[in-house]
Amino acid sequence: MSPDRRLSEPHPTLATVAERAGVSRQTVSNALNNPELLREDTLARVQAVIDELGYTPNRAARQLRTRSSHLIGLRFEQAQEGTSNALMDRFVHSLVEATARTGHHILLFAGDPDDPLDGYRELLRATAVDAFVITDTYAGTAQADLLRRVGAPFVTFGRPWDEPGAAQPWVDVSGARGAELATEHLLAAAHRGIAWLGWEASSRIGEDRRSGWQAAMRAAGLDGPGVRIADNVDAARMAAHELLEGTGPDRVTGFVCASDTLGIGVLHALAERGLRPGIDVGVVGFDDSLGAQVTWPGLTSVRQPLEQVAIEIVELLHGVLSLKPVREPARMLEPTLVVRRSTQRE
Amino acid sequence: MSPDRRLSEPHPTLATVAERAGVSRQTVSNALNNPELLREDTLARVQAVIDELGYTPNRAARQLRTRSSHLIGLRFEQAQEGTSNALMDRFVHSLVEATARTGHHILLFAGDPDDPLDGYRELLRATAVDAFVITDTYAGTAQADLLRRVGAPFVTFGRPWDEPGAAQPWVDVSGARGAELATEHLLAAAHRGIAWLGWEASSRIGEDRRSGWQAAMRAAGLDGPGVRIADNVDAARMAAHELLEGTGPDRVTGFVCASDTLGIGVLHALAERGLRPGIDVGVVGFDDSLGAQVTWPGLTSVRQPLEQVAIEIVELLHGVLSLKPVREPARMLEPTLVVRRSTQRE
DNA sequence: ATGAAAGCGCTAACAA
DNA sequence: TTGTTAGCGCTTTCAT
Repeated sequence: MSPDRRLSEPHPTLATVAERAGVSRQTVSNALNNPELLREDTLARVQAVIDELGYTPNRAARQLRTRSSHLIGLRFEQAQEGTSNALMDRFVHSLVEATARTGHHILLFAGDPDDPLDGYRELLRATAVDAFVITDTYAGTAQADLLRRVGAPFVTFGRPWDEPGAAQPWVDVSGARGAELATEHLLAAAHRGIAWLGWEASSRIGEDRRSGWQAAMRAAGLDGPGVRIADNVDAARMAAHELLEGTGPDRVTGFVCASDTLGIGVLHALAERGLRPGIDVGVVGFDDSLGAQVTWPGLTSVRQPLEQVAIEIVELLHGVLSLKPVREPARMLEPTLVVRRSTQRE
Repeated sequence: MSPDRRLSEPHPTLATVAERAGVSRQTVSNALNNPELLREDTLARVQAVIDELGYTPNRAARQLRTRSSHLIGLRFEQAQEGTSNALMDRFVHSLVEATARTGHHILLFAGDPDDPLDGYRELLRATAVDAFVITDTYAGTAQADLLRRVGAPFVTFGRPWDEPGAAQPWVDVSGARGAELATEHLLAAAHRGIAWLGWEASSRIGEDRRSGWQAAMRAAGLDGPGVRIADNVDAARMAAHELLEGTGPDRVTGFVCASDTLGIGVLHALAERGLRPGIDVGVVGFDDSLGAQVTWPGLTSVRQPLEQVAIEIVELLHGVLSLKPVREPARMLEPTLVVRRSTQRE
């Protein structure tokens, strides 16, 4: 921490390396950025000095010159308390790993929750980041619109809901496919009365997932009750109680839920009614959150391939940054089903 | 995304502003960094042009000159799957918010899980960050040692376990106090046989928390069984079953756990034995994770004041960066207890 | 209170 | 294949 300590080891610069290696600064620069231009022995000599000195190019200087920071901006939102939606964590980690492979880093910034644009402008004007990854497309297209307008590169995790055909690079996971997978899984376990427990109709993501349940039911020549509620455990618990009141041949014995939170709410209702999860009633959640993993007796859930999402995003980012036309600027990935005891009939 | 778009709106520079305002570049710089040096009317005029143009200083140039990036490095680790430990999420968010208030941003980097030093060196040599926040102090002091050796500023979230007196700025939350709080809470609910369910003795954090349970029990003139197991739901479930076998006056009716995962495991055991959480047996978890919030019937848990931790860290960071002696370089914060139905006797 | 000059460390363009 | 020159946008002297 002492200042003299810090001064005692001044960081080597290009000039230091050049002098030590008996070449010009430019040659050192080339050794780093265009090694194929150097003769083999020169390269080796320069490389040796670089290693010996532990030289790393100064990022600020490089950034000033190349106008590229190798930083990707990501607005980091708080995980909602009270729900089991802890996707962000896994996604961010995947993104950090994926960007590291191309020499980029993630720059986190905060934003006023009520102003989707807050934070973006400042970083843009300061040329602090090369590009953005936008995660909250469900909230509207304000950020994407802004970035497109000023010509700032970005990729979104989430399709452009309002403009399905928008010429904008995005990666998303099919919620419809996830719910379809879940429904088919319950059908295969001989459930017939399968209910949908989802979010309010204003949620695009919720409606997308719901459509998958509907499609699978229709394909089986069935129909089931669909309920739209708020995303919390209690609302789901109460809704489940109501749905389980029914009797007769098409009584509900299966639940496909828009979130793990809702799925856990159903499990609570089952516990209160003395019904056995999996055996009497099958329940599937969504997002494979920590909650689904630790809750009793284990909640079957739709899992998004976030690691793959991150990789594809970085690939698109690369294309966008190099101004090359991207091969496939819109990519829909498929989720998988993680089966646990809430859908196993033993 | 088109290049012409980007060129059509070249970012204004100091020179642009200076010309528009009819002053020298230096005056504009002063308006930004030392406004008190300017005459009032000059300042107003310059400020007006800055606002009009939407000028923001180029970070790279400023960084090159001042050798300060206003970036704080944070190695982002994966949240452990299968446990309910999703602290990182909340902490990172708090940190982003706290650093934003001082004009700093968080730079995330990945690291080889097996090499605690990986990632640090590179960022240091590239002068990419001004300081680091270290979160995995329980794993040893390799990072802190490295950073101290090269004179790089850092603050740790977590005390220096191996060297309690180390002259190193840190912020931590007292796990002992948390477990004490939990135990006292159960004692107040007339529980007497209170067990400790914790991690292996090699975990400093685990032993710290355990000591709080022990202290509270001793203060009440009691003693209880302490069990050390791996941090997963099943291990806790089985351990709880065993502990609940006992009968007689000092049979176990309360559990203080080192994590929510373990607490949830106990709840599973209760469900399997037909015991009512809260009423028959009280259970307290640790960390107030999403799992504690959504699990049935709600798990009482010790909550760390992560928002406050972040604020204190930023305060220490500030001191460390300005090379001023920090008022109190080691700060221990107190956790709180979030009471839910797992400890309520109705 | 304001301006002029210098230079942070790097790379693009050009020259040798 | 290597070296020279210039300048990215800013702030730190120092002069006015």
